[in-house]
Amino acid sequence: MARKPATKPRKNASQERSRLTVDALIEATARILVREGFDKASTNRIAEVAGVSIGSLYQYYPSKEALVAAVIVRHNQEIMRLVRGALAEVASQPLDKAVRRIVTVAIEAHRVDPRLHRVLAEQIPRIGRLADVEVFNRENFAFFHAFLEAHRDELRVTDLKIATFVCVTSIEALTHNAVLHHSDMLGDEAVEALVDEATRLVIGYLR
Amino acid sequence: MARKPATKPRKNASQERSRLTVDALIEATARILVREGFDKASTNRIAEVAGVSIGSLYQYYPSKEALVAAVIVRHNQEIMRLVRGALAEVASQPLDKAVRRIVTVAIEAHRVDPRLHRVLAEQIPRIGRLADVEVFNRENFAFFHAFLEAHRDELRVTDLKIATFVCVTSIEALTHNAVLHHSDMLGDEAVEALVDEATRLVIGYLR
DNA sequence: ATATAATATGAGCCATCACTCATATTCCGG
DNA sequence: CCGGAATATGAGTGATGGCTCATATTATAT
Repeated sequence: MARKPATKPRKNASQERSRLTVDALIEATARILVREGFDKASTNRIAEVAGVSIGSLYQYYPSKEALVAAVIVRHNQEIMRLVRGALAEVASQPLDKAVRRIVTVAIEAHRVDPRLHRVLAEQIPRIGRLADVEVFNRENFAFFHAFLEAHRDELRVTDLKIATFVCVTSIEALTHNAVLHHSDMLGDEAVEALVDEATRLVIGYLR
Repeated sequence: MARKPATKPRKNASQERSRLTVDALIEATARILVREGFDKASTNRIAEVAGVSIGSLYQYYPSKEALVAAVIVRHNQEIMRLVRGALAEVASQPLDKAVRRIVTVAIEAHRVDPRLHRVLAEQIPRIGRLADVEVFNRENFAFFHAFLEAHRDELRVTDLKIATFVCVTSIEALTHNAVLHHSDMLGDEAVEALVDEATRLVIGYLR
């Protein structure tokens, strides 16, 4: 039975001291990813930047991929806190207001740490399968599907699954590209215009 | 003056013999990317698969990135032949027919060599700036902008630039994700459904 | 036929990387 | 205060990768 490259910490840090070490490692990994790029993120360099010996690194993470996966998880958790909160309050709102809010939150999520988000988005194809990005996506997908079901009678849509795919994919792509590849679209008026357009796109499609 | 990593062939192959060498190198790079992944595409391995010495490789390409960039260029050219043809005939058609055709072509483009397209899409963030992917995107963007201008009076859109961004981004994301991440959506009926939905999305937005 | 240019070769240099292990230090319970 | 557990250290090993260069082979022009 072939082992997949492990991505889980080897030890669970039990003392305060080791928790600091682990934090320093994750933080260093994130910093290097943003400031120097994926290729420069060698285990030796990560340990150096974290101010920790290479030996200690391997006490807690079995590979470079495991470190990056940890960074992904931390980043996703941060974003999901944002998103979950906003999506909860939206469940009971009318369709237009709700969609508009969802689009806004999508933009906010991308703005949490755009430079890190960008690097991670680029590396997720390589590392992502090992972290729980799938889960992360499924959660958004499931939420939106439920949302559409609740508004089913207002919709001019046959297949809810396809509709979910269309909406989630479009919103994600628009906000992602706007934030990460068109930094000119980040003025407050530009953002508002984008929200208007994306909302119109989705609403126009749904009914 | 700091040199950027070069991506252009060092020599222009002038004899038939060397053209074959260059072709073999690009072909080998593509094969390895698809079959073994980016990480396995070392210059030594590429030369080996191409049946060419490592020395010859460096006669024509100064780095691994240059080889990948060459593969990207070749792939983009293949796709652009497809796209340009279809887009030309669309210029004079009515809005709905035209959009529908554009979406269809986008799917066809992604189906040219999905596995290669996927690997390249993943690596373009790293290599892309060096190849002319920017140009490639700008061409599509420019075309669609012109297309919208031609139909301006039928549209309920204020800012043509934003509208172009919204449409192009959405169509690209929908077709890309469908082809590359939802291979279940590749049955003929599923594709047709996707075309319907994407067309409805864009048309609904435009007027 | 000969000279010159074009093309091809591959052993091997040097840098870097992931990762180990024997040893040292710190912590914590009793 | 002591002894074992937890944690930290970093020199070193083996593998691999990018790339060069001295040399050999093939083509072309005259």
